[in-house]
Amino acid sequence: MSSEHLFANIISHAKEYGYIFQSSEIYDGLSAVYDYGQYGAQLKKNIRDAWWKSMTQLHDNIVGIDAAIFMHPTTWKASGHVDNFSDPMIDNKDSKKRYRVDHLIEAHAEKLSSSEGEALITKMEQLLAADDFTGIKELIQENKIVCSTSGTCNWTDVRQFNLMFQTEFGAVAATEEGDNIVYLRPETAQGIFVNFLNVQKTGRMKIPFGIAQTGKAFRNEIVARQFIFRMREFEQMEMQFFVRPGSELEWYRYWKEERMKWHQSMGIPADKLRFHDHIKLAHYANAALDIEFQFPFGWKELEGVHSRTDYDLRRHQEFSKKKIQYFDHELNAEGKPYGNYIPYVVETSVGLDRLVLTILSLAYKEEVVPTSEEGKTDTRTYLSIPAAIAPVKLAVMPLVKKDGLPEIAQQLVADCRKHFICQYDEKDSIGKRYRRQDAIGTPFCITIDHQTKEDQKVTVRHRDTLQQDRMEIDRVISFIKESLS
RNA sequence: GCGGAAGUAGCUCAUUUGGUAGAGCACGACCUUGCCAAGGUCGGGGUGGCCGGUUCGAGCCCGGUCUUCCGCUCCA
Repeated sequence: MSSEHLFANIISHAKEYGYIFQSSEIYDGLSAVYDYGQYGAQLKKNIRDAWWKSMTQLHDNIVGIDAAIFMHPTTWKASGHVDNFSDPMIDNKDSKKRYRVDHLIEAHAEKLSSSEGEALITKMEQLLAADDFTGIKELIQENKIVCSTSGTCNWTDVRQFNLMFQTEFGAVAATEEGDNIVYLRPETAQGIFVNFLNVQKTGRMKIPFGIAQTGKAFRNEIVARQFIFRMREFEQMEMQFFVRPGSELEWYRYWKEERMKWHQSMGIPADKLRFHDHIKLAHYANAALDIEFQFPFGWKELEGVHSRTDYDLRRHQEFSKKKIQYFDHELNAEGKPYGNYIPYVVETSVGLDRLVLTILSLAYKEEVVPTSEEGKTDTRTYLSIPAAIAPVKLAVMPLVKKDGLPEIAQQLVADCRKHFICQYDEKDSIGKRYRRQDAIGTPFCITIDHQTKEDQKVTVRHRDTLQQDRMEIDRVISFIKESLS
């Protein structure tokens, strides 16, 4: 099966079995926004919980917070998002190709002599800083910069796409236009940076330490596609690790390896993961890489690990006029305390929705199996989700819905419910019921048969291997719980 | 945002050049069977993505629009 076909099947399976729906589907949907259904929401929560536990519970120097989506507008001036999180674009009318104007002009400058090129870049930067889009277009035309495809200089006007959503805050009209504008956060990281002092002081945190957070972020992407891979509303799981200046690259390498190990611990095979170093660094970083996963549509970013220097805290110190520093009592080589400094930051930032898509992509299996009818085969579709994060852990079913078997099964479900999510099903043939559980990725099914009444034993059926074992009914709960860890 | 393709029941699809929509599976009830889908009977479900135009009449022709997929573009 081609990877395109496979991906289409995963998407329709996700919809058909209650994992992921398009947002507002009855109104024809909203582009690049998706809702999680009954199983998708549980899977996503299980992944989020696993990450949260790995960060906070398993590290004594990492704590978790939950910052608001709305933040003071100055936050985004300090972070650079107001100025940098937008891309002036221009289209060539002949080839219909679209360019970022800075990319277009920079590419042209490289062909010029160094002095001419520098002059062009300087001019461009001045115009961009002044938001003079008419001037930018004139600059492109004066320099006869052409489209590489059409070779013409027939351009549209320059248009600005700000990737931040904005809305009005409070009911009172602002005295000046723009005064009451707030943004939906385009990343969760700033909620951590502005709380650095709060957490450090109240938690008596000592460097190095981390602050973790999961939550929604919003980006008004020009083009958002590939199912839940790139959405306009998405969820991040971020940890900002604060370190002594000069030690950041050491910690960067540490977290790079740690994060790779964590993904593998989630059942992602090592050969489907790789590092991708950033060549061109963002304005705040002195080292950056992606952990990429081989999605059905290619190698794509799953997580970013960035050494953000002290850029964010320093900028917030400047804009807020509050001292954001840490006094390091530890002694340096000369026997003196390291003293006051703005900590450096190593960031790990994973897209939760991308991780859900990763798990679904790996789990989706179509398997040809023989049927009861001689010589005929059938396709068994199942989700081989690791038991620890599967939405439903166990289904209990009576072999027949009579002779007291449903009562035994229902009692077992009632007992299991206190420990993990389980389902009861008595409708249709036993094979059909197994298939239904396969489709939603339930790792274990337990069947109650007539013999159960004699020997208090039940049949456990394993999703991936189809293997069946007999076990005492009293052992079921502990068996499942052991299988989840 | 540009170009291409698509949109009929929950799903997969029919409806032979325009004459007010069908099947299989799925779903619900009952009966029957019982360890890996497809037993029987009955039943619910569609203003043909949406809006408009042409026509006596549109699922079918035309325009617009929305959504999805592919390519380009973009992607802190």
